[in-house]
Amino acid sequence: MDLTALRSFHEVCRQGSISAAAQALGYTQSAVSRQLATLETALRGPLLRRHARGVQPTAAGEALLVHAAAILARVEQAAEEVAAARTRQPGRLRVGAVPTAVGHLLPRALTAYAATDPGIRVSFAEGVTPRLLPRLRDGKLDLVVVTDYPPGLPVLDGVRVLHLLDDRLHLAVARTHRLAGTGPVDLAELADEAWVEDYAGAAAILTSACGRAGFTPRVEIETGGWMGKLAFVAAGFGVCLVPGLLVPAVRVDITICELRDPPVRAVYAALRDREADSGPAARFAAALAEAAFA
Amino acid sequence: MDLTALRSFHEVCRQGSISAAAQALGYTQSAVSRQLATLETALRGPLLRRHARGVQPTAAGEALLVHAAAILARVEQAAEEVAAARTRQPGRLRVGAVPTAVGHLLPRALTAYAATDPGIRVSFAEGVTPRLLPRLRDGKLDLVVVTDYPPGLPVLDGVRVLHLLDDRLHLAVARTHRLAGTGPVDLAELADEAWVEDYAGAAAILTSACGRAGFTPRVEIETGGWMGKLAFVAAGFGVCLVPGLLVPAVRVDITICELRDPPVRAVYAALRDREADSGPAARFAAALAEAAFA
DNA sequence: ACGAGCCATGCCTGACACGCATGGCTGGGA
DNA sequence: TCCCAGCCATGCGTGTCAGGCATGGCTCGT
Repeated sequence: MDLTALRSFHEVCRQGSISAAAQALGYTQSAVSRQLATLETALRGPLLRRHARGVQPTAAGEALLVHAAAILARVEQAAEEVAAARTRQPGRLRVGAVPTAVGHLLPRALTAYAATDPGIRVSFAEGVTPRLLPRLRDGKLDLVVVTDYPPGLPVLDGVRVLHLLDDRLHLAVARTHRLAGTGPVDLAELADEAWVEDYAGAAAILTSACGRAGFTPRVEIETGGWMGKLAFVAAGFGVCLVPGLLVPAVRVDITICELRDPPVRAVYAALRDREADSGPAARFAAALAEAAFA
Repeated sequence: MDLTALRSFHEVCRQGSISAAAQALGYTQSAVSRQLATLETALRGPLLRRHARGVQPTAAGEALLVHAAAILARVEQAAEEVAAARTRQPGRLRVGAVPTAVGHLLPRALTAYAATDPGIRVSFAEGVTPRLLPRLRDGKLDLVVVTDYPPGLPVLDGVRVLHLLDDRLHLAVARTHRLAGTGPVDLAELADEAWVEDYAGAAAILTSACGRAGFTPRVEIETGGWMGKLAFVAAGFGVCLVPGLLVPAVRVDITICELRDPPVRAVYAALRDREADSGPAARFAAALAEAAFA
């Protein structure tokens, strides 16, 4: 069976005439006649009764006609769906990122990316690494920027992880703090300081770094989010570690000091394996790598 | 679009490899590769992402795949239908019906039908709804007249159900019964009567109707078939409910009384979907609708 | 660095699809 | 009864096509 022949058969039944159908479809009468003959050979018997003035379907022809109509309709629908999938697909890219990447890295990546995929709208969501990766895997996000910040970077099936950069942590203190304007600072000089952390789990890097310097940090303020965290530091309630990526975004009444032998965290882009080689997510990952390198 | 290419595309997606699909379909790898290229040209863009070890459908390819599967299944079904139409005895229509429809509705439908399809011989079979529908689905009957009589009208794939009429139930009593010649009768007046039913399952409408009237019917006679049932009623052993369709066929020593707020059952014609739009079964269904309307 | 596996493509060839021309059949009108 | 118009089937010829063979390029695993 052949779609061209089914189409001709359908039109012949509709018009009741091979000649009329040929004209309607842009064939000669003999071409359509032969198409029908081929179809009848394939289906082992006549589908039409030929008369002096036109044709009429046999019982087998009537049986076929119902299917032919359905098949042709479905073929047309398939073409429409495919066209719609093409115009739909390049519309949207959903990116999730840890907050520290949103502030600086992502805008630079978006600038580079927009030139390569002008038709694609990118949306961003903030989150922590342990929450972003499952949303990527479940299809709710198309690409995520995550870190190996404790508890670390889990390995997920079907997810491709690309290293973007190593990010040094810095010390943030109030403008009036005794260490403001100095540096590089040894962590050991901070043994008696009060620390501000956003949640107890995130303090693991701090704890291990201070451990290496010979002391346990005294976390006096636990608060949610960088806004709150930096507000307490600015007010003099304590000090905190800040990733290099965040340094350009720090408020004016806070001073950043470099640390001697600072803790380092790695930053990654993660996307689904099957989208890792081509498509909008892959191109955005390339733009991120470019932005990270600069 | 071309069925050969759709078939190849489908198999390539199934196997994840052009080479494997070519082998399965009896082509060389290059032939299938070119078929896919032609399909992608026709649909104006890639349908597959090519990798070093196999291929994967794009979003457009996934959209097409669903349709391709459906189209190919329908093509196969069409060939089967055409073959079946050839082997089916020409000029034969096998109708099944619940007994109450055979008595009156079917003869009137046959009269109208015979004029439109003179060459077709119709045969009839009696049965209950739960047995008629499977025989229709299995191809042993071409059309059935059924009701939503308990346990109701099941939904079967591939079966088209057409509503014919709503049929009120009536009370049948012996000529000597105290209620003979009266009406309309309240069901509540029958709380102390003995009831005749043809089988326990069919009593569901009776039971629910009497339940609404505040009593449980006392079924004293269970017998098979309307002949036996009406015989016991005529003999004074009890009363029973009779469909409106059967009223003209009731024996003379039984009196029919109308019920106030009678139970109602719906009567339907059922035929296979693929025969619902044209052919003898469709035309008989039209004749049934005409007969039901009168 | 090398080889296996897979896909794309150039080249070639036999098969195919279609137009043109023509013959045969049927039915309606004169 | 005859003739003609309308329609379908088929022979012939030709340009196009579908698929096999061979080969090159790329990627990934060892």
